Amino acid sequence: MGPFPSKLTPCGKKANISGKQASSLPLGREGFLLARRHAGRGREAGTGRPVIRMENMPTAYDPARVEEKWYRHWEEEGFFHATAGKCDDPYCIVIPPPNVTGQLHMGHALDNTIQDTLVRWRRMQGFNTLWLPGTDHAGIATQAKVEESLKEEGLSRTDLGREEFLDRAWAWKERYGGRITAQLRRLGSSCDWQRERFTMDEGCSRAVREVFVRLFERGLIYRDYYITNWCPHCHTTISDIEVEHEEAAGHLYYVRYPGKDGGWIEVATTRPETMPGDVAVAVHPDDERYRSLVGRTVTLPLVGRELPVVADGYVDPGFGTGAVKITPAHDPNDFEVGRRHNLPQIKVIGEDAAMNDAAGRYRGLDRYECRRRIVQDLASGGYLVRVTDLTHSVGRCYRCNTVIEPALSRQWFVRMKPLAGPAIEAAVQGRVTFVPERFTRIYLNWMENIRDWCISRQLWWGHRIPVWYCSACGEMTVAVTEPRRCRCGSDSLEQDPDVLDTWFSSGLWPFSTLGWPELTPELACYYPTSVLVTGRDIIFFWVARMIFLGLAFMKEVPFRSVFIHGLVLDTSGRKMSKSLGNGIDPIDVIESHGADSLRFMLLTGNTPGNDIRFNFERLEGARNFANKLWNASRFVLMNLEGYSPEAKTASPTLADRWILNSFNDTVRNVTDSLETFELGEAVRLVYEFIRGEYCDWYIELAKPRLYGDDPLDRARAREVLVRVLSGTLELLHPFMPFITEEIWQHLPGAGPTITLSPWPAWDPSLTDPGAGAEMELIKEVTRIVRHLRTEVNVPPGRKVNVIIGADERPREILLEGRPYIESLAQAAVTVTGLPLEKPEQSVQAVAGVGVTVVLPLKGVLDVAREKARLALEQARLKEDLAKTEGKLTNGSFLAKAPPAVVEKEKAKAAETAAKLSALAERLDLLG
RNA sequence: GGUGGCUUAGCUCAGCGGGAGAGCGCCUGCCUUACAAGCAGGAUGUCGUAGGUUCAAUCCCUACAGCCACCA
Repeated sequence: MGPFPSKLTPCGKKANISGKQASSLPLGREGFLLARRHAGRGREAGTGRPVIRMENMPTAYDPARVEEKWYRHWEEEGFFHATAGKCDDPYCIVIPPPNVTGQLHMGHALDNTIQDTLVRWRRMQGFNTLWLPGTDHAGIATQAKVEESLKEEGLSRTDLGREEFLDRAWAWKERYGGRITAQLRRLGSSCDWQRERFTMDEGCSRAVREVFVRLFERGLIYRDYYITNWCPHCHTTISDIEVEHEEAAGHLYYVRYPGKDGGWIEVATTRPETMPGDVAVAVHPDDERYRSLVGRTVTLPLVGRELPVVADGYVDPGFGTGAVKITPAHDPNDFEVGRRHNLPQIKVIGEDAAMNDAAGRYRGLDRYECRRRIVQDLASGGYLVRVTDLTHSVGRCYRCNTVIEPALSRQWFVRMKPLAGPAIEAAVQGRVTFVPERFTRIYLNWMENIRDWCISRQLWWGHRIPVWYCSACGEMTVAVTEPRRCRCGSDSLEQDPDVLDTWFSSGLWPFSTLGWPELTPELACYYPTSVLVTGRDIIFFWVARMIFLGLAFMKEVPFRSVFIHGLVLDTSGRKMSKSLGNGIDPIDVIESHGADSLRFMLLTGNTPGNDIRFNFERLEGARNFANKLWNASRFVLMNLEGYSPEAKTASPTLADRWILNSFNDTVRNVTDSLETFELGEAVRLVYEFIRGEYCDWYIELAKPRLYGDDPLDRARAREVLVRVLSGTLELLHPFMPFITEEIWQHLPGAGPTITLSPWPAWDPSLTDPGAGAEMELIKEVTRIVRHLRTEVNVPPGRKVNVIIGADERPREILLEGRPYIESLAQAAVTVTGLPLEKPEQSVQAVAGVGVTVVLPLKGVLDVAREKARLALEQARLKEDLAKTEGKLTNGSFLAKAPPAVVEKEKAKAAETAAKLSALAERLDLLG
């Protein structure tokens, strides 16, 4: 079976249209040329394409019957595979790699719909387009899932040991790693799956080690003791941006620390459980209240340690008592104070957030239990002065929501200042641009205040830090490949047990996936990539890091543009989250309404960077639109019996010229909108063209011609119907890939796939603004007739007599358009000159300048009602006229406004005045 | 505390200096041979408040109010 039913292809012609036929097409069509270009590629054009037979096209569109088979076909045919060989006009997007064991959520759906739209559009435009897919190993998340499954067997990761645990983790990855990529396919994502990557595959892992070693050698990676954010649940340190701060209700405890030489100093703290780790009390140097105490010694209650009182500018004299206890091992600010004053660091809280040996008699207690005990003990010892309520900021782990324990530990860090400099410069100079532009400031703000990045994680799943310690000499070796022995000659080397932050490897994604550190053709062709598409929530986590790492290793930004989108919120405007249980599964949506509908819904009515609220009504609207398009296409196809592209045709009618002009405008506007990332606007334009012009007007206008007895005019109508439908499907394809391919494949002369069909080009030969204006008049008159019909309750089935009086110029248009109006408004139309001889029993209305529409009524006319209607209209017009004349009598308006605007106002005034006088006449006649 | 965003029809939202729009909902009438997931007609707005710039402001500027987000 051919690509379309045999009854559409007389003479047994298939898609392998010859050049002669293509050039003999009345209005030309780029698609035929493409068909030729692809004719010799892969299987023979027209074979094996899973098109629904037209006889079987149901009246309701069923995405389930269409979507999956097309995706399979596209992938099998390799339509999305890019070759770096001859690389002119590259266009490349690297996917934000989703968690390999995760599943698709609405955020992914939006993010990938946007990317796919851009990629499909550019591919059709003829760019050498690569959308490079892949997944992320997501250290903590994946490890947690594997540990969870172990728990069901009653095992922990330490029971297994590192190697066996990693085997299990890889098995887990193998088992679930395909889920999200399969889901991306269901969405329609036109990724080059032959180039799929994984952050822990061999190439990416090599890149990670190279980068680590080179940064280390450049002095940009170091290991140090520092306060970091310890998650007692995930059992690892996390970076600053992985901590989420939230306001929490707590208490402020006022505690007296007795002076060694009598008296006392009262400190205020929110965390009394850290008291065993106190090493000093600090006050502000300018604080008169405490000036005499600076340099003295106080005794730590319950513990008995002697603490110096130090002066430090960090202390806020206005907070609490103006005196604070200093615990350098458990608070970042105290850590800094401790460094400035050479204070010891005493760690009193351990891995599980339980008090350790250094906490003395509180050893073993959970930190919150310890807080209760210490407060109790302070109270009974007479140290506790008072407790007040205080809302303060608490840091929580972004993954598990556990309260972070700031703790002193030895970690690996990336020195950020030198890396941030070029990254700032690149944005300032515009070598990388953010869309919308406002995100530039957010990015710059963060970059300018950046702090060193803690990259070591106390996990097993991830890239192990490529550093080996020698137990013989104590030196460390930093190397890409595992060293056999230390420089000292010893072979007792042990690799650092930690792994790197997952974002460290995803930061290399735009070049590691293209083959770096090898200088591959892909790297040469596609780097820098064109655009990165991502949510605003990971600008810091990922975008910023790719930029500085790209600059550091490729000497150039990783992408030219960053297109930031908002979040998909639930129907009541809340963020979708697991804990709220308000998430909507995109796969459910795809199954019920189709991927095309989901995509359409996510893109329409949205402006770049803004959040979008999920809306079931709009989803239904999208499905209805797909159905509308399906049926319009079905109508066209049903009327193509005996169609032949090379048939002789009559010359184009007004309607033909109008729809082609309008289509041509749409091509330009849609393309312009896509160029500026206005995807919502672009898809809206296609929608309005299809519904508002093609379906509502052009198809209706074509009907009489299709059923009429002029074969040449019928051929012309068919030709334009097919041509505009085909081009419109191409315009819509990036947004709704499945339905457009299915329908497009039915059209005569379709090539192998719409995915590689050329993007419609604006064609100057189609511009015909005159046809546009003329059709506007015809549409307006049609609407007036329809309106008058309902005013006087003429049932839709019954024909109505209409007299249109018009001045000479509009009269010509209306004479040409008379059949249109007659068929669109179910009317018998007489076009005549002005003034009209008006039948007494009639309703009437005025269209543009010098056009009056009259419905003669044989029956009884409700004169009062008609007068009321006209009076209302009159009042409205008078208001308009006053406004317009106000402008036209304003000297500065005439002097300063652009002439075109003045002309427009003048025309408007004339039109309104003409309408008013016709109305007055009519009212007069009615008495 | 700092920064940014939002405030337009009953609801959800477009609208980027010259006549207030869409979808859904609502009212009326229709199974008109592509589509009732449809067709035709209709109603609905001090464009958050107060100033300013401009011949002209929903749009630009300032302040304020309310909501939201991010950073500290």
